[in-house]
Amino acid sequence: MAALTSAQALRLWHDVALSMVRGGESDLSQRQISILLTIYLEAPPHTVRDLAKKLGVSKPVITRALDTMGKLDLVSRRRDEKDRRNVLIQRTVNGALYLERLADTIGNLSRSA
Amino acid sequence: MAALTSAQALRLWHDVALSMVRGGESDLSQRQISILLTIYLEAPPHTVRDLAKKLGVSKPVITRALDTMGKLDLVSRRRDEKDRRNVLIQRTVNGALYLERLADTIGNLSRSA
DNA sequence: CAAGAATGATACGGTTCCGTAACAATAATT
DNA sequence: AATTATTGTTACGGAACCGTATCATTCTTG
Repeated sequence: MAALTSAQALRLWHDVALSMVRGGESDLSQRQISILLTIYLEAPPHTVRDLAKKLGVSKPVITRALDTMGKLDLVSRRRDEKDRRNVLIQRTVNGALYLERLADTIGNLSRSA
Repeated sequence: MAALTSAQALRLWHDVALSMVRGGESDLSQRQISILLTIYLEAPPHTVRDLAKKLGVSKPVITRALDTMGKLDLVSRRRDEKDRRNVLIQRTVNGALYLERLADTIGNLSRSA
């Protein structure tokens, strides 16, 4: 990927963040976005424990974020039948659409920067 | 600037968001980051009213964000002597350092993506 | 099968943010 | 000078999130 200069990097981040704030669709926190992107970009399966470790936060942080994003239909949860202690976090159509829009926003703004 | 594909855009956003969460320095919200970057990237003067309009949020949102980021010494406020109703929002050394680190993070991750 | 370990959820008190409405200070208008 | 407009802040009740500790369920181990 093409490298970004510092000025380009900040300008891009500014434009995207502003676009997200102005759009005001769901207003996810930085942590929530990290979780969402991890679920969609990294290979499954995803468990609460794995996500907590990956983000360097406690498990309740993940549980709460999943509660919130579950209400927004951005992710869903399912029990692991192989080991019923685990909860498998899964993608949703709505979540995929959300990230598709985010990717478009970043892509477009990176073009016009 | 080089355009990003959708996959590259999401990957970059993921990596940077994750880096910010894991670093866990200040944990600014999306809104706060937008305000901070606007102050540092766009031409002064910046007032509460202008920022509120630019972000499409109410004035108390800006006031509160400035309170928080003021405590963190990322921005400072000063009365406008020409029109003492206005408050001029100003940059700080610490805020500049914070954004410099953010720019480096984005730049480095854009290189290794 | 009983004891321990592992997983995710919940409880709790505290902090922060929200949106709306009211407010004090200052400037502009009549 | 009195009224109106503008600016930023504060007040308020409510919602969301935090970190820590505890809990219920399930699996593993002795």
